[in-house]
Amino acid sequence: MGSEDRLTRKRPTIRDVAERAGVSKSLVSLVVNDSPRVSDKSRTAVLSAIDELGYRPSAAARGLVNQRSGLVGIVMSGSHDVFYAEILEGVASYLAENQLDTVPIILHGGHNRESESKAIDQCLELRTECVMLMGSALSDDSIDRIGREVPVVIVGRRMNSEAIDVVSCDDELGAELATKHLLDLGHRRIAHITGGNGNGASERETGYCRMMEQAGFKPTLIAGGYDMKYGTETGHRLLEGPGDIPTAVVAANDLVAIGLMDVLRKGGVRIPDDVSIVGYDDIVLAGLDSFDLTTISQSIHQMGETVARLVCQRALDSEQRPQTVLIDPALVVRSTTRVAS
Amino acid sequence: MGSEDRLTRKRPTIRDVAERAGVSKSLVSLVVNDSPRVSDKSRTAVLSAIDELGYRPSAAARGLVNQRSGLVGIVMSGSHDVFYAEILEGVASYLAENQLDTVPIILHGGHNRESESKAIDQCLELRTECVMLMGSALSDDSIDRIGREVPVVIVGRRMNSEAIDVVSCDDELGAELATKHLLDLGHRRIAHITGGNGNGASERETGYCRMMEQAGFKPTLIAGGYDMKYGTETGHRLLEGPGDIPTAVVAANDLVAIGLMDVLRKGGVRIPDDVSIVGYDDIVLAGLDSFDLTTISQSIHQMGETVARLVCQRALDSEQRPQTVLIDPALVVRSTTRVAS
DNA sequence: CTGTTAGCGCGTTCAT
DNA sequence: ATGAACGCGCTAACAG
Repeated sequence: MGSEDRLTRKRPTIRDVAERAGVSKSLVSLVVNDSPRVSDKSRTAVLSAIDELGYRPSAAARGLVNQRSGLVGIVMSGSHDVFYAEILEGVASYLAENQLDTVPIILHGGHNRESESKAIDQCLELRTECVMLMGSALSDDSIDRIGREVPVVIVGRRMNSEAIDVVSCDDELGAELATKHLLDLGHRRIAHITGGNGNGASERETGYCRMMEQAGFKPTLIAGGYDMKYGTETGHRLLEGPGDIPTAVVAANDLVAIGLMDVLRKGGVRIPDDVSIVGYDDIVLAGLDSFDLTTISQSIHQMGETVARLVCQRALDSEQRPQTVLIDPALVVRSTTRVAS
Repeated sequence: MGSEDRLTRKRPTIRDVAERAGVSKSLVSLVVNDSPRVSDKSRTAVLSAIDELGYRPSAAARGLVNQRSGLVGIVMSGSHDVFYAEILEGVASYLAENQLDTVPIILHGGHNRESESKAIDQCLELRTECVMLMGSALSDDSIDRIGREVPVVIVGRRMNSEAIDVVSCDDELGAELATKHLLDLGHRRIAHITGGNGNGASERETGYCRMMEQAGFKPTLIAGGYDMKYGTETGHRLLEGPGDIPTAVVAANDLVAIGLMDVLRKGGVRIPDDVSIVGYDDIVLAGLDSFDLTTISQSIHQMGETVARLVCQRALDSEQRPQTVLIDPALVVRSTTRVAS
């Protein structure tokens, strides 16, 4: 006995339980599924047999006959940052609270299309009731095609498809809010560090440009990405570069803003006195006294709830029509922005 | 056709493919599994039938006959912080690189024993080849019991059991390194903010105390936890409190150190001139210029690789005996520590 | 060498 | 309370 059990003895099946309890397989099944049509005597006999053998029903066997896996597949692509972790928490607690006998499982989508596709294939083979894509790198077309095989909810990215649900922040609006805030403070030379081909980056860029043009000023785009290094790089370039430093910057996200601030401050630039900076995402870090960054909040919590609701609706009710939900972002004013001097 | 397909038509099975290709089920199976004993003609016929129908083998059915799920279950309990994300990345890439046809899936273990147990039960029912526990809240006993049903690897926490693998950092050694560094710099009044009942916290405390006593000084413990707020709280208490502020602090982790620094600096305390601070974990944040925190690095990467290796060994080779691997931490000296004045 | 038949694995359910 | 049939894919044994 002990550890070699596992090696020699295979897992007990429903047959073993039936035999040990002196009843039929069917009865064991009824007991396991809490059927009322079982005598107390049989029930206790079966339950103790289950206990003694350490029996666990096989999800595979049950799934086969039920034609239902009870799984929800979540494919996480790109970086697993805090943002996604919070959404995940939302999904898990929603499923738990609503007593849905459905288990969310996360698969690693990796950083490229190929591994993401592989992860999605796994979901399809596992027959997950629904596939949730967090930050997909696939084309709209590919995703649309998957949406015809299984309910798909995509998070954090805009998409045009009638076949799938979309939960996303209104990044365009968010960037508009950020830019408008700076314009209202009297800034005119406002630059935007772009998010490269990150999720929602082009919308943020569009929002920024629209607002600038609407106010009659020329947009200034600085190519970047969602990594902190793009902030530090930009900082160095601004310090060393020939041109004037803009009086305000709309950063692609908080990390970029923080990297930028860090370099500028070390270079003797005062923030917000010389340069105002707005971030995006309102990550925990942004609220820290050292940064106290003005930023755009995505209401991640609301997003998590929405995703969970959609996932469940689609997974459980096949009549449900796909929908697109845009979460409204909000401006959070802290101390990295002030009136233009 | 289109979206209603999914609602009306069930997924095609191996039979449907066989029928459409005009061959037997067996042959389809052979094609799907790349058997060489299939003529090119049949193979192409089958493959195109698969393509036309959008056939995907059912993991449940295959698992049932193979007696093998091809899944590795990862249960994440407590907070899903960056630390775990990196380890995860390690496991996924190890599995991919080594071409193991095994899929890691993550289940949400929640924040309490009950939900963690539920997640582990799911793994058992899914017949995962192995269960990986990230930061379990269960008792040693419970975990040991699970280790008799399925190979278990536990990460980030010490355990005494012959039945399961353990990958953990040598937190005691890490705290010793941190404390010794400060002692070497001539500090004597060195306080330690503890990590409460967080994973590894008691080992860190032990290491700190041992080093202090060995040097002939009295340990000063400040009850805390792994959250940033414990750093800020401690900061306020030190500033307002009656006693002298210690000349150096070993924080439970980087977040606590950062919270502490933030408050102390705002209160006019210079770091490292007045107080030296050492963190623990070497999170990305610690390397940022704004903090540039001296800390203990856990070599998360090495940890991820080790976990992955153990998971695979145990999952694939049942002869493998469980082992305990302690990762050596390293001191990273930055600018928050200096010689005692 | 290529292809088929039959039976199995595990749990559910209907008719007995 | 039970026996038999079933769901889907795999494979050993067998046939052409």
